[in-house]
Amino acid sequence: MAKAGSTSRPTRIQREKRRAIFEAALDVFSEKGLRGATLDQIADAAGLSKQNIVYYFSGKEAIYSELLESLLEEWVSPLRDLSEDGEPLDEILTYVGRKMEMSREMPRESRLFATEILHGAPRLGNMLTKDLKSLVDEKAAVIATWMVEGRLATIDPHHLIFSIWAMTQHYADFDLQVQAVLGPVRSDTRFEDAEVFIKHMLVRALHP
Amino acid sequence: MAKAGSTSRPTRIQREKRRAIFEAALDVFSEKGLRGATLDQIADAAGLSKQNIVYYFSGKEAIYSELLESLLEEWVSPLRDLSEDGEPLDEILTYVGRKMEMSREMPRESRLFATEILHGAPRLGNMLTKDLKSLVDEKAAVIATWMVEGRLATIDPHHLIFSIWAMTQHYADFDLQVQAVLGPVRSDTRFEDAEVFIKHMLVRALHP
DNA sequence: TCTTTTTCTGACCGATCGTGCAGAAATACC
DNA sequence: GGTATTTCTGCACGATCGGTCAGAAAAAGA
Repeated sequence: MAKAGSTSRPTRIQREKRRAIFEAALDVFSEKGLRGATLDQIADAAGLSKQNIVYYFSGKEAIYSELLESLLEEWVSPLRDLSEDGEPLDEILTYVGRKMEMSREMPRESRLFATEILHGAPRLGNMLTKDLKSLVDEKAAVIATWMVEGRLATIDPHHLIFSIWAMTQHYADFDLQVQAVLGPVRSDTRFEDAEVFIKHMLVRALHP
Repeated sequence: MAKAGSTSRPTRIQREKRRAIFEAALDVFSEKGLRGATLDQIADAAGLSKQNIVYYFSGKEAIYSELLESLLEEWVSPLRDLSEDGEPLDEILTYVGRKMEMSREMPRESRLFATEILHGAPRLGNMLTKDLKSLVDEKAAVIATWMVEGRLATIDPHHLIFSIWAMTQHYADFDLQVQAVLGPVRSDTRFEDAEVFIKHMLVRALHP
């Protein structure tokens, strides 16, 4: 009779099934959005019945919220790892590399966050104005320090970070458009080409 | 008895009501997406009844499709206006300026296209692989010519265009995140700051 | 093995939504 | 004013979807 989501230690089955539901939900939500996705679609993708889904989560919105929550930490980890101790240009290019890697390897996650923010991010809310703002402010300060030390050209660090987000995530979120425009031939190497391009541009922009 | 959408010349009322529906639909669709939006919401926003909406359009999807269609031409016009006869850097910076203006003045349209492409663009389809690809290829060729003439630094023109799309549209599509990170003070000037930043970066990247 | 707990399913409900349609109301036309 | 056409509404149907619940089935514990 005990609820599946209680505070006690989860059983093996609970861990496996919840993981399967998250995986299926990531598939469906990233493709159709929260409102476009149905519990049946998630259930099908997870190989479970709709009622069984509800047994493990209290509802569709709960799956969506918990999924977002569970992905957040990894999603911002590349920026978190940008270290003030490294060589400035190396650090920034490494950051770009990791963001491009995520666009290539985790496009579903990228689209999930993109859709959420695009539609008002009611479920992130304070995450943006508190945690994310703090992190960006902190790293922007590091970059600003490098600039006053003459180790980088002086540009706006916040907008630098925004432009890196924009350019790298573009290749995940709008991959369909990128492929359509590049055509079948060139789209094979689109991620490598994009990474080279972005890094090249940043090198020229940031060289003191 | 004649259908509202017949081939004959539309009446004044038809023009006004269809325009009102488009305006309302742009509001609702850009905020909630196709599946998240309801006919009632559109009807409310337009000041009409749901049944009256259906009188002017054959259904929800029809409104959405025709709305996208009606916005497409204006949406790509900044790129179309990039002229091979102008000064290379001026042309590109003007293009960036117009794209930023659109992010500032037409965020709903930007979000509408973003959501559509993000979710597979089933309604754009050939528009991307035919019309848009042709346009981008054409302008990329112009830029490439400038580069071989030594009037611009040599970088990949396609990815240059992608990066301009990404950086400029970012400030419309993810404005919520931008404002959250910048905070109330700095977000007042976010569009001007962004435009200065992007142009500055492109000048350094493109200077031969 | 017997009992207890966890896991799963079938049947179903209420709400929402897109849509069709007959006819009323308003407008345009002569 | 009278007729024809356009515009609009009331009513309601069918489908979809999220969620409930009792109880069956399976697993765990004794």
